[in-house]
Amino acid sequence: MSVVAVSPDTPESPPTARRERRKEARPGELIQAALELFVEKGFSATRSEEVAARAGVSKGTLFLYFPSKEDLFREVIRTRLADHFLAMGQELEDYQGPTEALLRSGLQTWWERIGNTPAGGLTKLVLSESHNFPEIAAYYQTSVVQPGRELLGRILQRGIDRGEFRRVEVPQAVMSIVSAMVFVMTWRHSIVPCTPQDASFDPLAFLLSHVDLLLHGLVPPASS
Amino acid sequence: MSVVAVSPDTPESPPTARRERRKEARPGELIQAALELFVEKGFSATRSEEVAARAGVSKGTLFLYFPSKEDLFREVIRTRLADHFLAMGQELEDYQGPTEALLRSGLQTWWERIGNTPAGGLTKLVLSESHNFPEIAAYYQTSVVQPGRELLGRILQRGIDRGEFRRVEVPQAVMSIVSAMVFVMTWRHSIVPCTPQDASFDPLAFLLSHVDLLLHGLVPPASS
Amino acid sequence: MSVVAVSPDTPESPPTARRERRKEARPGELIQAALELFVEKGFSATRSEEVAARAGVSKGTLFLYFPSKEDLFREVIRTRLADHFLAMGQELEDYQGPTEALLRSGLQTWWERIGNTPAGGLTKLVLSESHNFPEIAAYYQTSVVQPGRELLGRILQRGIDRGEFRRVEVPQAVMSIVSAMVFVMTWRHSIVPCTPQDASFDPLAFLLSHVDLLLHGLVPPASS
Amino acid sequence: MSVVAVSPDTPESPPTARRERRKEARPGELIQAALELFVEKGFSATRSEEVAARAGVSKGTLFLYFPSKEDLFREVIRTRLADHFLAMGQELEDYQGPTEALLRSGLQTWWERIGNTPAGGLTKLVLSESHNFPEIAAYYQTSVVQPGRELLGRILQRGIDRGEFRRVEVPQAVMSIVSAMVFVMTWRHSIVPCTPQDASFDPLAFLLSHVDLLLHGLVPPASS
DNA sequence: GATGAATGAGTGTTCATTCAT
DNA sequence: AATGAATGAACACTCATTCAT
Repeated sequence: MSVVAVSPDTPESPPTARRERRKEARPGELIQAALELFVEKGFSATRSEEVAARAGVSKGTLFLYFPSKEDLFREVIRTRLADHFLAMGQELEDYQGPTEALLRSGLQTWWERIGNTPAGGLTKLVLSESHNFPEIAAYYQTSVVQPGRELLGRILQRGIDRGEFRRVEVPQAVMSIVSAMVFVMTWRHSIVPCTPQDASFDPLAFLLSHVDLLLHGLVPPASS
Repeated sequence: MSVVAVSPDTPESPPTARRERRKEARPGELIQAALELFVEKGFSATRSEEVAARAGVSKGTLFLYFPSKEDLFREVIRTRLADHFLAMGQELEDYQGPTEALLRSGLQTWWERIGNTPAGGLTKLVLSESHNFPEIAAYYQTSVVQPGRELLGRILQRGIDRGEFRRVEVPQAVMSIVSAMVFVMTWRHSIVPCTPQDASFDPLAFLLSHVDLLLHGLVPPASS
Repeated sequence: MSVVAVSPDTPESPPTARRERRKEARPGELIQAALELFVEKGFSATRSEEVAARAGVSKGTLFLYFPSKEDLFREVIRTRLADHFLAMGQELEDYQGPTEALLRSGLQTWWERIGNTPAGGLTKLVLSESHNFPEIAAYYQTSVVQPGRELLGRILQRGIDRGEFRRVEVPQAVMSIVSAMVFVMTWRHSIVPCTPQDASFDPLAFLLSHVDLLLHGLVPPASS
Repeated sequence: MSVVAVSPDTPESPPTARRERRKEARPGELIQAALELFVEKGFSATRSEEVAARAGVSKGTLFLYFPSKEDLFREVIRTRLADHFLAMGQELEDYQGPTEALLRSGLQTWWERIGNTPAGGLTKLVLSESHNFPEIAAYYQTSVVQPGRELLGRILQRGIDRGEFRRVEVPQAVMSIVSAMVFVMTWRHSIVPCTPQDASFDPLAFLLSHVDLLLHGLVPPASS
């Protein structure tokens, strides 16, 4: 409302302005709080009061913005999933070097920017709650997995086209990479928190070693 | 009645007939019912009364055999996963042919006996519920994953020792296989039920193609 | 049936005889087990299976002899209460010495034979469960308390008649003694088990000191 | 409404009116309801829903104020017994007259304020439930009985110090009084409700007669 | 008569959701 | 719009009692 509203808490900003601003920010703050808690503790283990508390509001306010806890969950996924996962695509398209390096660098970037962030926990969350929220699993499949598979598919096809890779079945090979990505996210958010002693598993090292194996195979060249 | 009645279970003495037989069968029936329902609906979403009902008994009977719902969960894992794994391990130990075929056949057997049965859903279940039941996840890790990794490790080492495989890092390579197994189970029980149109994904074909890729690599021998 | 039965019981005793004997003993054994457990753990905290187990029979058998747990309780009280409490009366009637000594010796005997035995726990039990079993409380009042009060009343009256005691209100004075008896039993079975450090309370010493106080008063003779 | 309202809430700001006032009143209302029901029916025989209903709220509200039924029990004891005892203690400290009268008046006050109120039933309740809730019995012992014994002890010691009483064993003599108090409460809440015909027993008269006997003894001064 | 497997009503407690203020 | 007191449906687990064997 007020044009002079500048600082978050300037005395000049009339209460209406501040409240107005909060009102617009509320859904996002609640979604952020929910995202963190759902990833930390799981959907059903997170009480809606906790979400409200972390967002700094009261229980009642949460239900002012989201008709139910399930709707909140849906909004968390809808607004945060695509955001996080769709960012990467473009920059890999105009890469120039060898495809092998492209693949390694792509995976490393993915791990740093997505896999190893709360967004990685989102995947585990979606997979875990797929029974209760089948539409969300479908949405995840459409808006995250499909684009990801296509992107990887283009990279592999590039390698084949440039004579760097054998003429393998691209969709299957894509899945061999996807499986490692999904696995790493799942592992990190399921097994690692429960068995701290097994922290020896280094996700990034595994991803790179996995790619290396996929590229060069277990069987030595001579015998193949 | 009979003078020759000696053993407690002579055909003539069937006083313990129905009742007794049920008592022995009950735990298995309850575990089977629990397995199905847990995989169908998730652990916490399954009410203990439902498990009892599917096994054809009343709520109270369930707690006659298992002290708590969580113990039932543990028993499901123990009897339907851990034991199967132990059995499979033995068979593969005395295999004679080439390691490549051993690997393929091992994966195929696993898929048929575990991955593609309700037990496969258990893995997804454990991973999903790991936040709520960390001890169960730890138990799964100890009694299912560790043995599985060791078994695969022995197979890969065999290939290396016989000169069939390159001298790769065995633990990492094992995880490359494990990741595909976990992925396939996760996928089948999370994404597939929600996106029937995408049934194009053939798990067994993927597994074999994955192994093929791991064995022979993407990069053609000449160029490596 | 078979004459050559070589059971632990003498060969001459036919199985029917043995079973017959057990059949008659059963109710008593069950009541004894119930008495002990009810006193130890309270009525509702004692599971009927425990009673059966302590009596060496199965759960079902208990209900063969007693239609319900409450009926069992009633039988325990009915058969054990009067037994234990009515024994004393006669021997005190023909006592010759001073009434003061009679009172002391009577209380001491009561404590050793009744107050300090499981029967003492019965009183606490009856008082505790009086809400749920009002008839039992009434029965206790009629068959235990009334006779006890009359007995004590006769003793006090004897003292008055023989000029040993002042002409106090006998019924009130009787209650002053009864209160200590009831208190001691209640205390022993309620407070003592919960506060072992306070074991400094010696019931018999208290009883005798109590009688002494009642006899000679707090106020020194000179000033009264 | 009134301009002279000097309450913490400004007359202009009554938004917290009804709701807030209830929030403060609720614990007391629930404790009162619990006290009545526990005394009427016993602790375990009282369903938590009944307590809530008598306080005019729903089951859930009860657990909003008390984490468990057992905690509610503890609070009932604390607020209705322990605190009253502390209050009584103070008043008697600065009494001036003869100790004999102090003792009588103290007992009379106790009977009117505690013994003859629902709180008196609490003692019987604690003793009855001591097996099931030993910690509550211990708490009762610490926060009610101990202070009570010390208070009585100081009174008796005062009598001895002032030469009004004989040099008896104070702790034992204290118990002689305590026993009558405990007995009267036990009797009133166990036997009396079950045998209305025996209503001839007048607790206060008994207490005073008991004190009189303790003070002046059964044995006439001349003969002692 | 004796057994013990089976039952199911009953209860403490949680938590998403509502609504008076 | 925001609050938080109040609600009540839901659910794991117990145990007295039954009854087929």
